[in-house]
Amino acid sequence: MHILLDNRSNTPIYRQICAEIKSQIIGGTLRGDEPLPSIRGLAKDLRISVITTKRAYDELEREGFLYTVAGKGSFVAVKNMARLREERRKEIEGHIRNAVKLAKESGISAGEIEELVKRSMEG
Amino acid sequence: MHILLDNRSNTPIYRQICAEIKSQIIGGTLRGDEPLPSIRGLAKDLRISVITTKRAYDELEREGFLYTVAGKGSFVAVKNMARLREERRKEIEGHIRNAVKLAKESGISAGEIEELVKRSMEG
Amino acid sequence: MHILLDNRSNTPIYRQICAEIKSQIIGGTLRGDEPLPSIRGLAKDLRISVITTKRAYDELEREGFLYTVAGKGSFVAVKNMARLREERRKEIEGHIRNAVKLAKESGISAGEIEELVKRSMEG
Amino acid sequence: MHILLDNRSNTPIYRQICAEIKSQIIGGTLRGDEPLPSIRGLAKDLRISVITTKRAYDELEREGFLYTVAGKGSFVAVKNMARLREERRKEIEGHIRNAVKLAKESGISAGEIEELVKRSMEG
DNA sequence: GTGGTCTAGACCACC
DNA sequence: GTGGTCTAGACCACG
Repeated sequence: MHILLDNRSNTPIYRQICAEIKSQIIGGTLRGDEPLPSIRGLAKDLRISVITTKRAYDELEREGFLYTVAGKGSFVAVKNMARLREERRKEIEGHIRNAVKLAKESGISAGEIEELVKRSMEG
Repeated sequence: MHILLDNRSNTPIYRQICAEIKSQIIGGTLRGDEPLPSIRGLAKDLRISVITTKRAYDELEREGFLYTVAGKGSFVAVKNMARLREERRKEIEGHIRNAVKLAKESGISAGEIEELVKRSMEG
Repeated sequence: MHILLDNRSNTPIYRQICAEIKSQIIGGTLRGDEPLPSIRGLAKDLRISVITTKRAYDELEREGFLYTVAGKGSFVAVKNMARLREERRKEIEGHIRNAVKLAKESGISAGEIEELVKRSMEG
Repeated sequence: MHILLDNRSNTPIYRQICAEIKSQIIGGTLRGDEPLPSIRGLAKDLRISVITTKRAYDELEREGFLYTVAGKGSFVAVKNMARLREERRKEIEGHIRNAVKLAKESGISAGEIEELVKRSMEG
């Protein structure tokens, strides 16, 4: 498992881990019932505290992305892919709504926004 | 000055104030050299501590979006309008980048994104 | 806030705290938007670690029993009382199902079970 | 011997085995002095470690519910039937006490509880 | 004063 | 080896 952490970022480390693992699950890099790195192993790997990795895993478990078997490890939960994508869509919609709200306030046109999206998709 | 604060939000109060004032400046509701509400008056109005409003104003002044005249009050600094717009653009770009990043990961097409943007612009 | 902890119990301390606070909310001892003790205060009061109280509060917040405002404290969330009681009912149903399942296995009659319930209600 | 294990359950595997065997003893499926499956055989059957089945058997033997004859195997100890029944009764009573306690807190009536019991007995 | 985050280090049960 | 729980102690942002 390769995760790039940004210590300077405002988003806490455990959330960065969550986001990365979620992405790998949704993107298909991690498949159902596949074992995840142990919290201790990942902590050592990332040179952070065990508590921080555990916190990330706890959060992911609560959200249904993985399940944990004490004494065995954590595994990717086979989630309803449709529901998963629906959740993602909502998240994306939120980002876009924010962007559009700011744009409207500042008098930026729809065209400019679409331009930004296009460039972002390509880049 | 009408500002709607959300106590439960994760974004701190003083930032909510900053954001709202910036929005009003960039949107033209607040014009150059126009006086802003006094720190104390705003605090009373919003039923929050003076410390908090002061912190918001300090932040805005530090960023050059308002200037304070001792004994007179605070005023909109029009001269940094360009920088404000630029800041907003970066912010918007960030939101869009996030949206596109998530979309790419989950295999959501460019078309769907543009659809979301369109709906958001209209709604 | 008075909570009696049982160190010998198998149920972890943080869960004992959760259960007690839930009970007080459902029972009406704690009312909507009422402030809860600070995590630090409660920890000192119960002579346990701050981390343990925080964990309990985190869990309760996730389940929607309270909301937390950083820098201000935690407050009882006004929950849909009907939904709350429905949740409780499910929980109770689970306990009863377990009891009945065991009873059936051991050839204990329905009458005996109802007898136990009656005695428990009175006692 | 047919035992359904739940890997994801919080109750450890060895306890799940203990509970099932106790159920079969108390329910009459396993009779006095009847031979139990061998530790190794059961482990193979359930696809778990021998250590785990051994632990379950050790626990049951310690509690007096089976006895082991070196080189022959393990057998149901009929003489502790009364204690087993008593243990079960306490367990059942505990579940009911929990249910009633929760019911009282949330103002659920005795009638509703008895209704739940009746339904559970029938279903 | 409040909570949010991260740390190191310990003990336990389970496999 | 694994996770589950609890501990003490630190730094930060916010009001």
